[in-house]
Amino acid sequence: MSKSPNDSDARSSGLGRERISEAEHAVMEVLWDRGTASAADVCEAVCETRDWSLATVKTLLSRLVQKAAIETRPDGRRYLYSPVIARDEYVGGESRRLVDRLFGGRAASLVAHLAQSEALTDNDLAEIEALLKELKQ
Amino acid sequence: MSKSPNDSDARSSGLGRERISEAEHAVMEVLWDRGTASAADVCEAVCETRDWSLATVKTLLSRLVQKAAIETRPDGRRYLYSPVIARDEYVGGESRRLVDRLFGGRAASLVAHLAQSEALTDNDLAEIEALLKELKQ
DNA sequence: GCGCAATGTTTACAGGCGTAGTCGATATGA
DNA sequence: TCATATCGACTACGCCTGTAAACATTGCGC
Repeated sequence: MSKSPNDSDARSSGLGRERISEAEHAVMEVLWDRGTASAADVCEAVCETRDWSLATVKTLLSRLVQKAAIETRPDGRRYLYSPVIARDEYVGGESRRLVDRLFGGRAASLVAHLAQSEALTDNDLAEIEALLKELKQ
Repeated sequence: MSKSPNDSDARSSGLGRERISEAEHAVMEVLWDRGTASAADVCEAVCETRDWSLATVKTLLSRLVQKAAIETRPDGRRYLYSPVIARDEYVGGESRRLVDRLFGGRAASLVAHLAQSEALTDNDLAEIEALLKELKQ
């Protein structure tokens, strides 16, 4: 037995991979989008929609730095922030978490569920079909 | 202020649908599995694997009752607990949350991601294909 | 009848998260 | 040069979560 199903997480890399919270994730999205941004930039991108103050963004950025999810480069008297972890990596991790937790690790079950609960439009189905075709080669 | 633009959450139904935490979810799984169980039953099912004490299970059960995710029926001097919300409902909700958050609501993108990140085995692919075929009828 | 074991209730407490105010330094424009 | 705007750092604070101990009640075996 290689331990419980969890803790398979890639702590292996030595890179401290801490969990990113919901609010932090919103900030990450901005950084993934721009590649690099100042705190003010990030706020400009999200403060309105999420109804946040600049202070909130600053806090989230600090926490993300602590979690080693982003890094800073000094630019004059301010910082430019940029992602350390790739979006794909994050998305993959989160997806896998969900599949593990809710579908016993079987991704096909997830797809089945989406399909049966009609969360998939005809368009989705067509897209997936195309994907499958591509993958089979 | 009606908060953020999302809040599509079904608070509409009057049914208090509060978010179920990770630990609480583990308890839910037991109840979904058995349909009905006492605190001791639940503990028997999860305390070892999760390394919990009975007290912890009791707390989680109480919180789930508060959140109206489960209900109690007295059975002698104890309670029998059973789920109020269906597993499918929960799973669907969580899946949709993820798809919304990470894939802009496009479920096909999730499948694409799983495929490209090789989270799908050949078996998964075959299964999905079969599913699609079925759905197309 | 009485102690004990089992059960739900109450209380606890540390750590994470959402949200933000305050503070000290500093670039900047007048 | 001096006020001001800006920036990151530090502090705050209430709620949620994980984890559990202490407590009160009560049915049960003896």
